[in-house]
Amino acid sequence: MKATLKMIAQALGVHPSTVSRALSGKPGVSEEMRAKIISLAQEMGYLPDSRARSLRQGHTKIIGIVIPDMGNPFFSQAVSAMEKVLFPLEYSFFLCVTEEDSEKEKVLLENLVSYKVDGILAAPVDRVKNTKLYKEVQKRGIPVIFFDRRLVTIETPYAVIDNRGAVTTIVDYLWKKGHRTLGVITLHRESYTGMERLEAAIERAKELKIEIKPDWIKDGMSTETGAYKAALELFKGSELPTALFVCNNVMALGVLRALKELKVKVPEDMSLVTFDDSFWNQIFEPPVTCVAQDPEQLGMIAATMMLNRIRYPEKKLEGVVLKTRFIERASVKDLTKARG
Amino acid sequence: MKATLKMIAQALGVHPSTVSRALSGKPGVSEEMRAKIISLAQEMGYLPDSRARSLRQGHTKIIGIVIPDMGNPFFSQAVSAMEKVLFPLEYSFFLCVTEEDSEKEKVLLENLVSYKVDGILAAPVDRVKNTKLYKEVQKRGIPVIFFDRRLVTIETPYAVIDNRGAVTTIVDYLWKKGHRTLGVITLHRESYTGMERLEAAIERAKELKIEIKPDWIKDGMSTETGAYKAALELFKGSELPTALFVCNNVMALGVLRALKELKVKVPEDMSLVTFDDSFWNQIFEPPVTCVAQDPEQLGMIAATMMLNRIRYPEKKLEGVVLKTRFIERASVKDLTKARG
DNA sequence: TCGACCTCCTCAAACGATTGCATAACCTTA
DNA sequence: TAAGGTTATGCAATCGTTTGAGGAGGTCGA
Repeated sequence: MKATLKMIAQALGVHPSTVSRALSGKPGVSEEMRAKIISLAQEMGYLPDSRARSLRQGHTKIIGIVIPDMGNPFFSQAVSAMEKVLFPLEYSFFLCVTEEDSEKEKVLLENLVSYKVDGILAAPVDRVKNTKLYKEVQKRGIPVIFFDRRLVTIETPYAVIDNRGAVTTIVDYLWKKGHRTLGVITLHRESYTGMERLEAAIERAKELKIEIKPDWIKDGMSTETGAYKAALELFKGSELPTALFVCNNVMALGVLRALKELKVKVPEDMSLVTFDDSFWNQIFEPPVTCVAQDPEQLGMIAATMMLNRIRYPEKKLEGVVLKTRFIERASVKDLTKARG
Repeated sequence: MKATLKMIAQALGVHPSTVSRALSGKPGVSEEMRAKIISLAQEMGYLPDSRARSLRQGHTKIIGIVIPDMGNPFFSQAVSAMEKVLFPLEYSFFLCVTEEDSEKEKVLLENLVSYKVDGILAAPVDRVKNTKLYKEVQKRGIPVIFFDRRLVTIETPYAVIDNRGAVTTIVDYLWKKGHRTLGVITLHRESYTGMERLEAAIERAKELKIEIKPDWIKDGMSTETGAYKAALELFKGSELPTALFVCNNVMALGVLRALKELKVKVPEDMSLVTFDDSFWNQIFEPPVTCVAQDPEQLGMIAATMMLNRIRYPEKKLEGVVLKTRFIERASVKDLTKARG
């Protein structure tokens, strides 16, 4: 049924501590006895109880990972990359999906603390909201590393991308192509990335005298469905921008769906630029121009930072900001040519 | 920093057991004392240690979830649905991603046993390979429910879809549209779904005298990239089928990418039917005909089965087979019209 | 006044593993 | 052969919580 150290010990007439030493390869056990113990343990299907072990040893070898959405390939790829770094070192993972809900995030974080994870890799929901909680977590000695998003109110190592730079590139590109009006389908606004991307777009547009009417900014809620609805809503307006900036990959899907339904042609009737490069950007007709980030690199870096944090808790870690890559495809109309 | 029962007890000059009873709402503590304890616990930020608690209580309130790929929206939606059922009941989740690797699956399952999860919801990698392991898990008293895929060698409750029925519908449809040759981009072949879908296609094709040349069956490895390569490979052949059946959603993406690259027009040059309906099926031009399954229903049912299993371990649970829905779009050419 | 019965609390033993220290046995070696 | 060293094992505490058993003190009724 289930085997414990004690049972193995009893069966062989030795003390549990001997069994423990034998199985964990520690010295102080005769080779003969060790062999007997190992073989019996095998036979009985012994697996140590991680709870008991970690209770005694003071670490769990579990890393908590907090993401807002696991259907988003960006996050699934980042998580995958983290696993690739940490799994070989025998770490396990507690994956927590907040669904952009700060309250749920709170419950999940408390769980992680309760289970005494060795560290937390998080893309927090809100750029400020759970500050106190995250601080608490750290005070309890659990290292936290932010990735993709971060809390702006707290000094913690992070790995994010250069959102402002990326958005500036996009707006500049649109300007060069002759666009003087712009709509934005935003992420969940209170998130770090949501705020950065929207603000940067507004800022750069202002500098270049590109108009962004308030009606042209619609909340896509970071989801396919949210963006679909937001796009439909936008197109109800009497006046439309010539280009649309969609703040992430799954929302791009939603916008494309809405445009198709409305029979709006890209790029003839509406130009499109999105954040993130997912497979569907390539197969859509026309292929979608975008800013690509590398989720795997992001995940790897964040995981590596975590390892450093665990090994050298005292060492100060700098935040990392990754560059993005602009990919020009065919979803933006060149208005300069069109005009003459 | 971190607070334990003992510390609270010491601070108030009472015994830890009193604190435990006070905080867990058990009788035998004066209301006055209880209030003092609760307020101090709050102040010290006390959170119980789940490991210690579960060690004593004999259950963890953690469910292990085993899936092959978290980038696949089918699985992310199923998992999401499971959470919706179990999270309100205060269950947490250990999400394990096998990446179609039986060896990794083994390590992950051993971890789950080691952490003493209360149950395991699994979409196993191989239809037979880890039979012994899954049996072991059950013998240890951990209930297992399979979803999407199952082991055919073991009697365990499961929730799957009617793969054979779905594939038969597809092949019949193609036949009606005049197709007499067919190619298949398969899942990971050793998986339950991989085997079922391929076998059913071959079987029905034979009955209807639709030809499937061995060269027309390519292994897509269940991934976008795998399917992309498989499709390129298929098109290197001198003779081609008139239609292609792609065994899941992410592979559809890969095939579409390959076709686009090869400038093969759908459905003019090649007809296409896929399993699963994801958003991109709708936005592709032409929209893709497919068989849709409902991952959320599947997840909900599996999670509910798990709850029953935990509550009434003795009660026998029947396997559930869900029906699928055929969605006709525009990716299949009507050869009967073309000819006549 | 004495037993019966609360109420509120303490005690101590679990759960399953790890680990510093003690001890017994054996082996060297001068 | 006795001192000193090495090796194998046992002992007991510990991690943080829960929980059955038990005890001290009070109230109440007969």
